[in-house]
Amino acid sequence: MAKTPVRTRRSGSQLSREAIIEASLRIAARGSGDAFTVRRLGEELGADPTAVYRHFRDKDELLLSVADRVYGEVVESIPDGLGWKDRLRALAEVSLRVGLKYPAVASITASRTTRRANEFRLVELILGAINEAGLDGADAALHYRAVADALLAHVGQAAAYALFTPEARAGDESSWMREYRMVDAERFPHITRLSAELAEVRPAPVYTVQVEALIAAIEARAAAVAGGEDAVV
Amino acid sequence: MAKTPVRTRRSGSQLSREAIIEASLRIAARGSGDAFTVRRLGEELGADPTAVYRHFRDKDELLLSVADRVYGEVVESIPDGLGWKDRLRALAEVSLRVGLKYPAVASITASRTTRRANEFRLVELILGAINEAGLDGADAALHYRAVADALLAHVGQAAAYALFTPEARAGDESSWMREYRMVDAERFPHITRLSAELAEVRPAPVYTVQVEALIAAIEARAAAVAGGEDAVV
DNA sequence: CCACGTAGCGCAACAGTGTTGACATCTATG
DNA sequence: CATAGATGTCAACACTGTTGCGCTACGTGG
Repeated sequence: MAKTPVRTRRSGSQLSREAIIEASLRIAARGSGDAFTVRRLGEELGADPTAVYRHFRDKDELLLSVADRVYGEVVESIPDGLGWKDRLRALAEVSLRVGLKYPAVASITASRTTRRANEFRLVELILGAINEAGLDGADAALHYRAVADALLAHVGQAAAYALFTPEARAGDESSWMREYRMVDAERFPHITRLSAELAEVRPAPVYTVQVEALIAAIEARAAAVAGGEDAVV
Repeated sequence: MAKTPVRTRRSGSQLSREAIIEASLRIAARGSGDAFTVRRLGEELGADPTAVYRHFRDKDELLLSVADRVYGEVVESIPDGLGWKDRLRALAEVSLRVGLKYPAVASITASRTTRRANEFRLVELILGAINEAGLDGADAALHYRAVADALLAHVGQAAAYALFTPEARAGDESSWMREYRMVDAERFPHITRLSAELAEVRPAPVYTVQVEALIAAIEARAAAVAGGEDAVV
């Protein structure tokens, strides 16, 4: 009542799925500052929050659509002309970078399947790399899932971590400095000996270790298959 | 209003952190049926929901305490007398099993650090295995994180998946059967060729591939270090 | 043995979330 | 031009975590 509408109503640019998705991405890109909520989305659009429900059945469908848009940003950032190893490495690097660009989306989508266009492009890309490595059939499907799940999980975890309040994040980080240095040296000799190194581990190398481990596993399996073995792990 | 209290008030057994944690585990073990909410917790305890706040600062602290209890269940299920590889394999298997026993806890805790007693025991266990494999210093810390993050992420993802409503889960599962079989064969040849195999991949072998890949990575790094290389990835 | 201070608990309420149904209004179509 | 359908607004509902206020029963000091 007597609330001046932010946008002169029906002034040309109506709402659309595209506009809503882009507004969602703008909010998600702002990070943990303001959460990705329907009311916040309405504010960003200069419209009533519930107007979104005229274009998406519920927030879940909106989220999957936004996620697929993000997948598009990922797949289009992968350069052409790379060997299968470097293509997987590029995919891993780009996924993490884009995922951290929209943490609110990446953290929720990590354990979902969008079943939309750009997801297909990503699956095709990974399958192509694995096929080029020398795997096919059940082996290819199995190792595709290993790679995809690992990437999604790591990106989702990193995104969720980025969404924490600064206090909670500081608590987690400083724990390696504080609590882990004070443990009983008798019961926890390894922690005691390595407390300094544990505190200094950065996320990027950890990610690299995981990705390289999977690449090596694919290579090893391909060599085994070429050598005559055919028992799937 | 005329709501008969389930428990005669002050009848000997008052609330306690222990009792609240155990009630939380009972609820979490029931799966996606009823969510792990404060009000549901009060109901399970036969007490007012807000009574919980006399024993835990907020739900987050309760959750970390519950998670550490779950960690205890994990670490005590690892048999003694195993070599480092089998110890890591046992840890992976037990983590997933216990995580799926309490999906509501596992899904939220996946990207947290409890900084409590049982977490230390788990860290010490992993560090011990890695040390036995022949890694130390920054290498050990790095590979510890790779293993721990991968396990936590996968268990958390599997738990979150188990928490979905049956409809959403059915949609995800059938997508490999439905949508993925209908994609354009021209644009997505690999998906088309492997759609049957993709639909048949089960989670357990995928997890195995990831775990074995990390074990192999640790072994390879240990061999490289023993051979004279000392550059950390 | 009694008073009292406090810890434990119940109750009502608040702010925030996603979502729905009724109403209004604008657009496009016949 | 009239009407039907799509689109936006508003109020409200059910649910979440959380807090302030009171009451009550316990255990402890005098």
